[in-house]
Amino acid sequence: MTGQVRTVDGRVAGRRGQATRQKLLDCLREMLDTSPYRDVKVIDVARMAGTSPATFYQYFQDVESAILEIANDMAKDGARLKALTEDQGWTGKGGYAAAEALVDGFLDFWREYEPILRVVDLASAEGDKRFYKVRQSILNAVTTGLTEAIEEVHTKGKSADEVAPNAMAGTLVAMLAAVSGHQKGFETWKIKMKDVRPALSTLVYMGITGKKPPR
Amino acid sequence: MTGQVRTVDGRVAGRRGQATRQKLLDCLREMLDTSPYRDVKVIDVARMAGTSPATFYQYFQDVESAILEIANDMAKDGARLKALTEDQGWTGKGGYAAAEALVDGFLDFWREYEPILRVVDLASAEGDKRFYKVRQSILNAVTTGLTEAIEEVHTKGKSADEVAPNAMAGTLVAMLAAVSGHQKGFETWKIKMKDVRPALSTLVYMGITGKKPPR
DNA sequence: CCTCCGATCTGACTGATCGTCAGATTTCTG
DNA sequence: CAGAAATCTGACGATCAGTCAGATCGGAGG
Repeated sequence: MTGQVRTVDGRVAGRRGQATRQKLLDCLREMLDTSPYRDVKVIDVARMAGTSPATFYQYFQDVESAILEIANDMAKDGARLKALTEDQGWTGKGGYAAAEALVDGFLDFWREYEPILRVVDLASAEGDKRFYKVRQSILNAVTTGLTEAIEEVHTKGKSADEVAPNAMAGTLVAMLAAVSGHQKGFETWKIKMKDVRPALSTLVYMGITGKKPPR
Repeated sequence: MTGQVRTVDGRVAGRRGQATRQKLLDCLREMLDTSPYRDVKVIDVARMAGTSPATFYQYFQDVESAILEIANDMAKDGARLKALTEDQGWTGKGGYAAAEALVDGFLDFWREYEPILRVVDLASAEGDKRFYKVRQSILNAVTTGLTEAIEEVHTKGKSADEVAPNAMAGTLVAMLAAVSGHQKGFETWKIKMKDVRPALSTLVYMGITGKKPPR
């Protein structure tokens, strides 16, 4: 469906074109690893890729569009997060283990894509719809997964739902994303990530089941 | 102690100078309300303030330094968040009310300073120590307040602490900050903020006490 | 009211980046 | 190998960053 890689002026890119395009994306991603987002310049990316700035503009509207491209790839990989919410029993010891797995999934995912996710976060908070959509496609999948889990727990136990399941799910997902995005920050505090993991897992478990996790 | 407002080259600014400086800060803040961080140009800020770019550089090293200035003012106001964690009983109905107050405090604070907080978040995640320090001074105050609350609950109840109090506190604070920073995002989903508030309050309450909130 | 001096502001400049285009170069096709 | 298509780039006008010497302002003192 989407397959065709195109240049800015609409032509379909051939073998060589796709290679340079990819090289530019790789260099951009490396650049974002080391430089502040605000300081990433097209000219630097081009230099690093051994091409001219004009070539960059042949494949991307601007820096943002290129980052969006990387973000879209990332979003595809985000499917692995949704998988962690499916076909799980969320009660008892197994439920806590599922929560732990979800937490680790988030921590790993954010570690891998940290710089990109930072930009996605900023841009979508600033109201850029394209980035917002990417963020959606990652987080919303997880949120709906968790929403279903909570609804299931609610119907099995008779407990009337004091809190809207989708709000609880959204909140938990936001929490996971936030903590995952500040792992370095936590470490620089006197808070160890090995202590944070159980805190997250506990909150996820409690948020879903309303109960304290089994010891 | 800090009082003296100085120009970049070290002179103490007089009445007129302080006024211009403040006007530049105001315009910068307004600019951040409407433009993406990456697109904020010194020249635009200067134009909006009715002065020349050279004047801007008389008072600020660069755009970041100016934003840092705004962020520092914000951090002072952040004291009101810490206040919400103090002198509270965190158990029973009063505890849930305290959790609600804390949640509302965060939501309000973020609504007020949203664009600045976005930049602070990005810059500190990117490793800028000056911004990291600002973020710290706001969140760490709350975190230590909550840590003490959790420790108190733990010692009053005999419950051995399964989760490190500071990790739990840090996680809750990160959650509050994240959700507060994405209020618009939630609304754009099918999730209503009026449902999110109780979800947050419930999680805060459960995180501190380990129990379900009273109805 | 005028003069003078320090505080403040700015025009103008250099250098860097943006974003574009026509033309050069490379690769593919037959 | 010629011709065409794809790809790349040098060069350019426009914009912005950041600097500096000199112009302007506002108040103190006469």
